[in-house]
Amino acid sequence: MELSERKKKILRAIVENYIQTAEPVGSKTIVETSGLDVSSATIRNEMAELENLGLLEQPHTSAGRIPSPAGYRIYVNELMDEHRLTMQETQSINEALHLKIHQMDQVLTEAGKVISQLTKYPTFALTQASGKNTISRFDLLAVEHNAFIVVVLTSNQVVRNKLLRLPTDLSATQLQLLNTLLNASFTEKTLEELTPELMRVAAHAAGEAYGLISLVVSFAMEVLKELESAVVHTAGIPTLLTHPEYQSLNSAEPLMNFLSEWGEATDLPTTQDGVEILIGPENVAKELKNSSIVMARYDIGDNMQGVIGVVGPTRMDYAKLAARLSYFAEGLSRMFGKGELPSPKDPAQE
Amino acid sequence: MELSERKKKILRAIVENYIQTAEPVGSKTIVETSGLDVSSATIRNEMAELENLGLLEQPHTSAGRIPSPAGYRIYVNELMDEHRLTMQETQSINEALHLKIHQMDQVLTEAGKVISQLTKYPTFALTQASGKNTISRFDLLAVEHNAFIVVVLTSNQVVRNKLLRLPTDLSATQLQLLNTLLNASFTEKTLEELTPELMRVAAHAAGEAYGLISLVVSFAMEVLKELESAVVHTAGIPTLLTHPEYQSLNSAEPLMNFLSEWGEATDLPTTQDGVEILIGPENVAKELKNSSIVMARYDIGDNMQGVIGVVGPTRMDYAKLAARLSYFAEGLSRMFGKGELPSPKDPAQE
DNA sequence: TTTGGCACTCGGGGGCGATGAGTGCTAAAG
DNA sequence: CTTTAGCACTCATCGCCCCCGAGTGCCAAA
Repeated sequence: MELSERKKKILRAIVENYIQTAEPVGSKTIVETSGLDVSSATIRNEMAELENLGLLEQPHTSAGRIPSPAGYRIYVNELMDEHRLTMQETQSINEALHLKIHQMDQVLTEAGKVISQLTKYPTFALTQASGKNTISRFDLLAVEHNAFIVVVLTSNQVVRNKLLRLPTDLSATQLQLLNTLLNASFTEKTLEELTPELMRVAAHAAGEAYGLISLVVSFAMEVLKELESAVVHTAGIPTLLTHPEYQSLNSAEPLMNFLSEWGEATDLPTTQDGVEILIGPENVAKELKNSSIVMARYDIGDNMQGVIGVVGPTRMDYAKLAARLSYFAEGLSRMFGKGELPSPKDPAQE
Repeated sequence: MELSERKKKILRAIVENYIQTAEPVGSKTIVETSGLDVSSATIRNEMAELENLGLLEQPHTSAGRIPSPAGYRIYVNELMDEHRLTMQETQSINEALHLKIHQMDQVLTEAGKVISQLTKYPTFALTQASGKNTISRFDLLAVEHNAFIVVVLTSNQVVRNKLLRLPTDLSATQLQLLNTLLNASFTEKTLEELTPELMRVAAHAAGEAYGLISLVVSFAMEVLKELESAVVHTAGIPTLLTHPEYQSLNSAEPLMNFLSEWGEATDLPTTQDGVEILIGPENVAKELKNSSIVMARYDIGDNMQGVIGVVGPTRMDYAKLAARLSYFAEGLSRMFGKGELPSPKDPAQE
């Protein structure tokens, strides 16, 4: 079913008006803003039809219309113009990208804050590595006679360390042996490949080394697990309160709680190439059923991706947000991508 | 000026009633709850006097009284009973402390969440090292011919690393040389001692090594700076909305914004031995003038301290909160303290 | 000094009518 | 068949008024 040109113009006018004012749009307003040269009565007839099609809603009988989620969806898919970033927007995003920090997680945290300030919406960001990562190298550094530092380098160039303390003393040769053993047997193994392997080798090189190996390897597994886990970083949650749809505490509180406790990403990192928009009921989490998400994906290095996005009322300036987020995401990809290793110390720390 | 015994009882009854109900307390209620065997008229006279002393306030003429900040202060200082933790409370705190994570920052984040859930107030936590820390050891691990990992160990047993990539190649001997040089000249130096030193030594061992040294040393300085900086971690900000005093958005929004953007600690880490309570206007930040803070201090290792606390309305159950927080703080101190090194990998990461 | 009594204050809530934006429908015009 | 002007109707919002009741301050008596 294809909408007539005029219906499209009307729907678009309603959406864009409503995005700005947050108030139901009446037929008269549309005559003024849509550019159509017809009377308000005609508009009213069209609006009634659009409502029958499920694209508009009426909060109550004597009010104007607001777009339904389906209406927004059509707007986003077919009617929306591309938004051009202003010089100022590009500039502040560029500044955020060129902060003197090079650790992924810090960039993400900062990025979230900046986007939140820019858009006045809460942001979320997460980085996730595919399960193909391995430890490419172990190093053991003796600290005292009964403590040493493990440093592991992963296949996607992340370095992690841990200080291990032992109940017993350890000679330099023992440490050396352990080091060789680790590098020989536990490198280039994905997380799944590690567990059974562990048992076998540990049996071979038994004795004192047993406990140590399992200690180090379990640390390595932690690191790999952490790389794969998609921890959500949020920022700017209180900005929600500045928008009229969250003025009532009943609507704001559950969503804010959800956001602030949003530990693991429940949603898949967007399948599309660039930006993904989820409108109201399209969201899986029930706390988001009345809200929308705009998110953009970025790719870093070999097998790490991430998403950065904003959460807000269904009435959002999708065009503008999509433009900003994808610009930002592209910046992140350029900055950390290329498979090269610029200086990503600690992707997805914390 | 010392209050009469009866005035104390009345003040206490008012505070404790108001803490529970969040509504102004009338003379009749006090007769019922205070245990005093006098009429409401007598209470009214006493209340009028307490109001003159600035310990009570009247929201409007025909309402009961509520405690003023000064009234709370007297309550906290003189009238408050020690709160005993219930078995359940101790248990959930203990559980939080014995989580299988041993990195300070993760413990802090988790701790914040747990306390926030327990108390229904937003929490904040921060760790800060005194400026006396130094790098006690450098290690350089070659990765490829033009990249290596720096691992530094600080005097308070924190390990940090960074992957450095170079435009030029580097031989193993050069790296070895660099390593020796670093350990000889840049260990056991506090942050302030580092800058001038840098220049001199860099001049000595000039040539190729110059750029490298400054690269590594500036990383070391970052690490030391980070140890000293008191980054505030917050959790449970939306819990504010569950309390009647923050039902109006005008009151909630500024405070929530303040909390979520609370980057650096503005307040000093509490001078007292255990718990510190800041009531309303006693706070320096203007966003906190209408709210209170209860915080407890913990000590870790040699020269690191931290604070964990909650923010809420002036009407808070100070006794209960103080008990919970100090129990928690003691737990943290026991767990990470003793100058020993249990396994604190990354204090105050992120 | 305490107490009962009493007039007074004032915020909150419910009821009520005016207002006005916006609609749906109808009948006439294009 | 489509568009338009006109009109009756709906209904949320706002201001207004009034009542209610909790709580006070004060006074006079115990």
